[in-house]
Amino acid sequence: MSTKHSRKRDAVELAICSSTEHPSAEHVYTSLREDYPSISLGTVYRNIAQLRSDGKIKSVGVVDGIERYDGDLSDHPHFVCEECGSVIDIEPEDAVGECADEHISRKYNVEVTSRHIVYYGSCGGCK
Amino acid sequence: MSTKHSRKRDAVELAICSSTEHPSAEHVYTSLREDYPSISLGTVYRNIAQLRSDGKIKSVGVVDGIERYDGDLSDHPHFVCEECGSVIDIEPEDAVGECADEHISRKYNVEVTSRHIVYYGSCGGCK
DNA sequence: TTAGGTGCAAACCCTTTGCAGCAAG
DNA sequence: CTTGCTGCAAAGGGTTTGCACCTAA
Repeated sequence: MSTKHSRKRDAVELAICSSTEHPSAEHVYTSLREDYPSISLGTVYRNIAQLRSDGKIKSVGVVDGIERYDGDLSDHPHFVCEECGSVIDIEPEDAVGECADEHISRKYNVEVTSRHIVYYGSCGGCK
Repeated sequence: MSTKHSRKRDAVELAICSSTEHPSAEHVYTSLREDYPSISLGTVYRNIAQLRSDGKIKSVGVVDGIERYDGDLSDHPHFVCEECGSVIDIEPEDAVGECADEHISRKYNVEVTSRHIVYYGSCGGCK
């Protein structure tokens, strides 16, 4: 299915890419309702799925049962507050570096295509 | 609520700790039905929750919408096959090491208490 | 005019929970 | 006896989907 232009999809993409809080689908839905009062949650989910498969956004993982998204496609770690669920970007240099993908692929007979480092704990507001 | 002894909880713990495949609740349930035909899925979920809060097992994360568990409490990375969903242990030395917890805690004003490194790709059987 | 996009609501599916009965201590 | 544990089934809650209508091209 080739892709047609859609204002709402653009809005979903913008909402995710311009946010620093790694929003959930529900959060995107709520914030878009201001400008698009008729938008539905189903549309948000469908557009998120399409943006993901188009490689325009990515998932940060599931926090408290809710999937969170990131418009920053660069490979960087995240911090997840286990109390309030906030997700913070960590600069790559702050975590340990060096890509072990090839070594792991060889040793475990797998093909590593991506990776994700997540730190857990309490954020500044919660601790 | 103090804890009473329960054979089924022991069985849940054993099923998770003796398995290398990082089973889901459903998987634990299915394998325990052989020895405990009357066990219910609710009991499996309740015992998993309790074992987790007792620190006897931990979650490996959510793969394809299903939570997976690990009886190996050591801090080690995992590999997740994005095709078949299998989860493989990676030895800590194979990923990049060195604990950045304190540095991150200071710089981002958070308190890091745990971390998780996950590699994604295709496993030997799938690629 | 022809796909793809959308709203709506129902369906999905993993997980949690209320309740009544059971079992450990 | 007291309190935690369990089976059962219903309820939760995030996500997906069928369908009819709308809209971009």
